[in-house]
Amino acid sequence: MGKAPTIADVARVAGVSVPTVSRVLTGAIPVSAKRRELVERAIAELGYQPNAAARALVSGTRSMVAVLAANTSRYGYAKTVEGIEEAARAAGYMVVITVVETAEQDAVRTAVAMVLSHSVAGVIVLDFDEPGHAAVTALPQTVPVVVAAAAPSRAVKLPRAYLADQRGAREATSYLLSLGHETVHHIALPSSGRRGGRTAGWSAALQAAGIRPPKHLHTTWDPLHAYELAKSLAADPSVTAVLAGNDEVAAAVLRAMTEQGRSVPGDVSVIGFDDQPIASLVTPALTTVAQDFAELGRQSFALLENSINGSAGQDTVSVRTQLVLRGSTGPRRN
Amino acid sequence: MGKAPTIADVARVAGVSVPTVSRVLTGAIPVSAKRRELVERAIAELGYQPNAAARALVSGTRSMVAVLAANTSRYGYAKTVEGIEEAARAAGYMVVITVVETAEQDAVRTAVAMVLSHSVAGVIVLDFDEPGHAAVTALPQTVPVVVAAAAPSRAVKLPRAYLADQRGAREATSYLLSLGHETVHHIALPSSGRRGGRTAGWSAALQAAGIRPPKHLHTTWDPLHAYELAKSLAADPSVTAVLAGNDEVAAAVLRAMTEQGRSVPGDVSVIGFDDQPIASLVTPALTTVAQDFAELGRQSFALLENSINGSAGQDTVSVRTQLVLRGSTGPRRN
DNA sequence: GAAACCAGTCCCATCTGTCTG
DNA sequence: GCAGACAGATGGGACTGGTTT
Repeated sequence: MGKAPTIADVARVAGVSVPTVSRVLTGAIPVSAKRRELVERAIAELGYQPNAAARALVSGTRSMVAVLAANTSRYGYAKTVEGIEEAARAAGYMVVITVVETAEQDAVRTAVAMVLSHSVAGVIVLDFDEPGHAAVTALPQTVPVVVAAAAPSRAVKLPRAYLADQRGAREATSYLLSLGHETVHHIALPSSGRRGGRTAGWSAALQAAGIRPPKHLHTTWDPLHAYELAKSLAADPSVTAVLAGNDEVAAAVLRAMTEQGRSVPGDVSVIGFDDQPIASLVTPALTTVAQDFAELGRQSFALLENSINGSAGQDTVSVRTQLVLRGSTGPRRN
Repeated sequence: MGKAPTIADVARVAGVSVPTVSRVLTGAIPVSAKRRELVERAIAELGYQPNAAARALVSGTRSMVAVLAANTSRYGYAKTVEGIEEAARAAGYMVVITVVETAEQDAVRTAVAMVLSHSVAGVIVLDFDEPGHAAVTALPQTVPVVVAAAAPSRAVKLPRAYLADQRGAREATSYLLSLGHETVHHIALPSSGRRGGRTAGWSAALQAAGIRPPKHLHTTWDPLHAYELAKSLAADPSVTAVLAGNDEVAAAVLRAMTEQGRSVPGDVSVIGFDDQPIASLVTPALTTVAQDFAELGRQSFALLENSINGSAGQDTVSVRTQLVLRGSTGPRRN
């Protein structure tokens, strides 16, 4: 394992002083064209790479941003991280991910401490669930923090990008009512427990139409659990329209309905959330509320960059959802 | 933004010297119980967190591992990263992710340089595709590298964990033949272009049965493209069994077949790859070759840890796949 | 426990050169 | 034409927060 060249090596080869090399590197202070040329040649010759650790130590120039999340592989989470990474890379930052498994104080504190000890430029927290929400409150004021979430918040005074999924749920529910359904049932995903979000939107749309929302069901992230719940809906003849927490849950509903002999969209209409790639491939193709998680990630990073640079910009950004009509919804029959 | 306490603050509060605190922290050199106690109390009182940058700078103690990947959100990729993160966190490492968008030299070099400048303890490359493969060859010998892949390799002399998907494809294909199908068609995902992998396994199984493999189709990662290809298979009456590159492609096949009026599994049998959550929710439920990507990630990290610690262990590990039988496969009819 | 050290940055002093009077 | 002033470029050395001799 050969050792990497240092700035001193570059200075020696170029025949200039160490600070001069540093000035060429950081670009802030002017250097004569002649020496700059010399230095650049030496850098290329040696294949010199500045040492990020030393740089972070002395100047606080941080080149990493951290993402705190309860999960990194589920569709929405992974897509958001992807958006963050894309924007971060374009801005010259690396992304370090830290999973906060549970909302327990120990887990949260460990994760936060880990992140802080690595002198990151900023932190983006995926406040999609309990662990994420716990992480938001556990982070100190000493580092720029941005929240990526599924709802606005008055309680937390931090820059925030969020998916307007409450509105999306409202629109989807209203759409189902406009098809003649007398009510809309709902299977909710685990969430951070705060108000707002899909369930609130669904409930609001029903109430606006003078309909008392039926009791909604709570699924875990395991689609098989959602499937069990869906079977109970399928067995209930009063159920003619279902708003599912995401596309996987919607697929579970589709399956449960079909097995029960109820046709979709003939007997029952189903709407999902996310517009995952699979949404257009199931049969019937899913009507769904598309959510641009990658955009959420990019916007979150943009907010973080503002915060890092101290350039106060808008500090709450929402990302719109869009109702995509496919084959799983239709007019109420009989 | 308050400033973080340093080791000197701890030393002052504890009434000991700076090196003593350092000794307590690293744990290598013995410290009297009394002073250790004093130091630990001071650390707790101040909420002191060692500065990872300073530590990496002086002692080469690296606490980050990098993951190089072409993508982070698709199922297999995201699950592998999740497994890496889980194992890394347990071992006290953070994970930084870097996306290598294309196999172009510039993109690869930039990504590699970025990783190297951050003094990571090691690198895991997801060699699932062209960009990943390019990254493997672009990394210098100066840092421990482990490859996570979908096939073994004789060419690359690096520790490697791989999914035995060639074997999985062989078993799946043989299973279809055992159901009476005269041949098996195949839609392949983009891959790194090297031999091995699913397509090779499929082809081997057919040849072993004395069957000349039909021309296989190449899809992109876009499921809609797979759907177009699937339609051409659906239109061909000689197609009675399909091995799809992954579950999304399989779902596309299911849909295309159904639209064409060919029943699954009555007229056509379909097998997917991965066992994504959705596999059991589509109709019919997918028979699929389950791949434990998270385990692949964990194994990769274990290899990396060996390499970092210099403890030479086994340097090639394979993760077995498993054929999961569900409703999309059945005996050849007529 | 004192002192050296890791790889950088940055303050400050020095030096050069040009402009002014 | 020459001293003095001043701006810009450059190098010396202290400093960052730890670890190790």
